[in-house]
Amino acid sequence: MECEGSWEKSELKNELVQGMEVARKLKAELELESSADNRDLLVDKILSSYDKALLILRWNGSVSKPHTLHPSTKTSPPQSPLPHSHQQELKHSSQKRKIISKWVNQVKVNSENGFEGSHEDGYRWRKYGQKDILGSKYPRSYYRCTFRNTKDCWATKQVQRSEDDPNIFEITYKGSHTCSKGKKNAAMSAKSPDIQEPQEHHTNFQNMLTVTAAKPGNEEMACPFTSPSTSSGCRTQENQNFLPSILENNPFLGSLSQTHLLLPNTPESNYFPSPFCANELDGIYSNRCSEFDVSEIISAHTSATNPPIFDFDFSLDPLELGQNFRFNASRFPH
DNA sequence: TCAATTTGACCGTA
DNA sequence: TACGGTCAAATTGA
Repeated sequence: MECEGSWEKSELKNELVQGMEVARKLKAELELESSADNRDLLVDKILSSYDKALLILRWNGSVSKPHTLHPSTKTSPPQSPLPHSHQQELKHSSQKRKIISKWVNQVKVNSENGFEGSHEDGYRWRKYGQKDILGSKYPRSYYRCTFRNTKDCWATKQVQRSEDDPNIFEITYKGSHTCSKGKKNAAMSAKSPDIQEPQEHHTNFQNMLTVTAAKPGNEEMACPFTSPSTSSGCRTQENQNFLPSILENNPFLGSLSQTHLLLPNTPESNYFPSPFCANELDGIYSNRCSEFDVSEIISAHTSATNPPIFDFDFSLDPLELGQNFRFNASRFPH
């Protein structure tokens, strides 16, 4: 498409400017010592903007403009908790499968560092299946949100090792996390059992892992901007080059980046005999997430995930952002 | 004892 | 009908 280039430019511009604007607001909030919630919200916005900007950069030239789900096809996880009639639920599951949002991310694991099996994304996942895939050397693992029953969170993901590069894991996310709403709560109660202090792990992990460019989902790539975006491999080496200038100018973001910009993903215990078991990682990252929803926006890339932070029906939607955002081109270098 | 993982079986889609 | 995705019983581990 011819217009895609300009669309990307404009989106990129929008996102960067948006990030700048919100950062300013945040600064003001910090001076005012406003509520933590407010600040969290602003940080979320900032990160989502940069996230999307990075995503746009990534897409630019390699992949066509991200598809946006038609409202009718944009699905949220089933609203009802576990089915009264499990049979019924099963019946619908295939339909859900069809329309459910889906996106793919690739995570590269650096085995040299001994840490091999994690593609964490801030959510807690429970493995519910593993399958040998036809024509694929490696089995595919299936995970669903640990809080499926307790929080009616129907997010799932599939993890499969790349045949081309065993260090790369392709993670396909399906559905959005409804439990993310509870994340804040988890964050507030900060030290829930699942939550451990993530900080020190972060610094370790970030040195151990690099993340390859995420590729937007092929097939039913949902609305990458609504969340997956937050995911799709924004955290790449290029990104690391891209972000520093932004971060340098923003001590707050800079510090965030220290701990959250480079995080691994989910555990793939089957593949890795690593001492870092799934639970451990889950704890770590849940934690990270809980404490900093914002981190997910970025870390998600490593895992693509995610919409970790955002539900599909929530704010990452470009349109929605646009409504709240006044574009001031004069402040943006053309 | 509880939570997570493993794994064979089942089911729906293509 | 083959294959991918999910279920759920059995197993494992903390």
